[in-house]
Amino acid sequence: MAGKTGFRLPPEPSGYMTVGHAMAFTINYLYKEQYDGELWLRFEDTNPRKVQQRYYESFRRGIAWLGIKCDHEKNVSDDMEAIYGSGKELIEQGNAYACSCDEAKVKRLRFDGTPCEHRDTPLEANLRVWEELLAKKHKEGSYVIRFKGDMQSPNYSLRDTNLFRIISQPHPLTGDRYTLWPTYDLANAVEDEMCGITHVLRSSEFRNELQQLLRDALRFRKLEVIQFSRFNFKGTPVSKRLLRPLVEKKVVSGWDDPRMPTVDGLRRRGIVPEAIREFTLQVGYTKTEHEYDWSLLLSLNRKLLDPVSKRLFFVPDPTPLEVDDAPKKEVDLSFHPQKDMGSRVIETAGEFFVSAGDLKGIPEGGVFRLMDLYNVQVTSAGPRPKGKYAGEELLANTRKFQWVTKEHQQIQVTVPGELFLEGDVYNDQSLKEVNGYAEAAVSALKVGDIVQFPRFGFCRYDSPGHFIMTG
RNA sequence: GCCCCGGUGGUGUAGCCCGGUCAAGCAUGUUACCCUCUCGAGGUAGCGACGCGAGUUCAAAUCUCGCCCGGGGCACCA
Repeated sequence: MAGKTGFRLPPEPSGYMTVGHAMAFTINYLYKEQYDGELWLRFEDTNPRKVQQRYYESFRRGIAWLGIKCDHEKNVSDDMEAIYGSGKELIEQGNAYACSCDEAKVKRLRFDGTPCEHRDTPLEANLRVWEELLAKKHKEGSYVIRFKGDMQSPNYSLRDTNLFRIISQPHPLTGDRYTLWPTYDLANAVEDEMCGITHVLRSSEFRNELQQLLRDALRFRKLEVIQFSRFNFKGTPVSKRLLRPLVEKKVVSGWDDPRMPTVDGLRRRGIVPEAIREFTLQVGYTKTEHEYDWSLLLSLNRKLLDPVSKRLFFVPDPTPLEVDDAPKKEVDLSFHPQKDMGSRVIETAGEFFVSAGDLKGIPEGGVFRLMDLYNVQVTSAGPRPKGKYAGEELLANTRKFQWVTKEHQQIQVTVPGELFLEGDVYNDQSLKEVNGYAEAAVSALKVGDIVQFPRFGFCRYDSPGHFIMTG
């Protein structure tokens, strides 16, 4: 790639940003960095019926969170005059015409491969209608501007596709200033030219041929187009069709529910941006159809989290444990087994809480160890377990359990799973709640902090008393 | 139906353009063990794949043809 390169992130602000966007954007960003190019964030907002203000913000937020830096930002809706210019040029060239056939007829003729009478409308008449369209003299649905392609082409998208249509609904950014809106192909061709885009890296659900014809007709530069197949996650379709009902019926807590494939959802779950970047790098981008398993992303995420996450004790399903002959102690426990991340001091006497499940595995007379503290011999199993102090020495083959004292905090941990089962069926087991006690030091955490609860997992502090398990 | 594009272990990929070094590498997963006062991280070992069939060739995951399977497109969406 010699010379100046240009890349773009072209979201349509018609929904929240998803992992799919994040990965596609990451690919573009990586290329831009490698070739020292310019990167555009360009909102493809040419359909006022779909676009909403809050979605622009979702993308800006998500992109910033990912650490992607764009050199420029713009909205296609800001460039309507330029796109109109190209539209008019196409008409003047005889490459586009105004058509007043109704939608059904256009479809039928396109299927049959026969042109309609408007195809041969004289230039002057086309230009007259064009000016009238700009002056908003026609009602929605009355006219479209079509590209003069090839009505016989085996590729149906070349059979005189629509370039402009009238949409009377106000646009969230431009209000009712424009009613004649370009469709995707023309808008993209013009914008890519204006932005100096040289490389288009995008997923494969976009057709390419028409845009190439338009670019040629308008004497635009050639583009390098690289396509990759869509990013699908097992059990978590990115499709709005499937996700929207879940939000509307309140089956999930919102678009940022930790089970959702949205960027907000991943962030809440405790996936870090670097993990998404590395994941994208590793799974690459191929034309092969694939269905990613969450385990790879989660594994990368754990490796990133491990060296930077404090260890704190969390006891799920807690049961009280009285320890006889327990010495009063004041222990200083470090937050991390290898890194120096500071420590906290805990005072212990003879009263603890440990996980009922852990204790179940120790018979009467058996010995286990309270992690980082001392050994305990079980003197009474059952519903009201008791034990007695059994020395400090670290014994081989002794189970070690995390514990808390009276000074603890009741918390709930949400454990997210896959949203859908085979065949797009909602998985009503996709969310589990685990209740338990966390040691007092959790009160010093801030929302967004990610810690590791040893023998449980990495968890993100979501709100007071509430954590979300990362995986 | 028509037009593109794909098919390597459970999952994701490398290799395919320029055939041999591929009895197929890496990661994830899983099993066992080591390490660790965690069921995390780290380490070692094992498990597991070239869609099918022909052809070309001394030699094919790699080239050719046919078949099968999957995805996308065929909007007054992007």
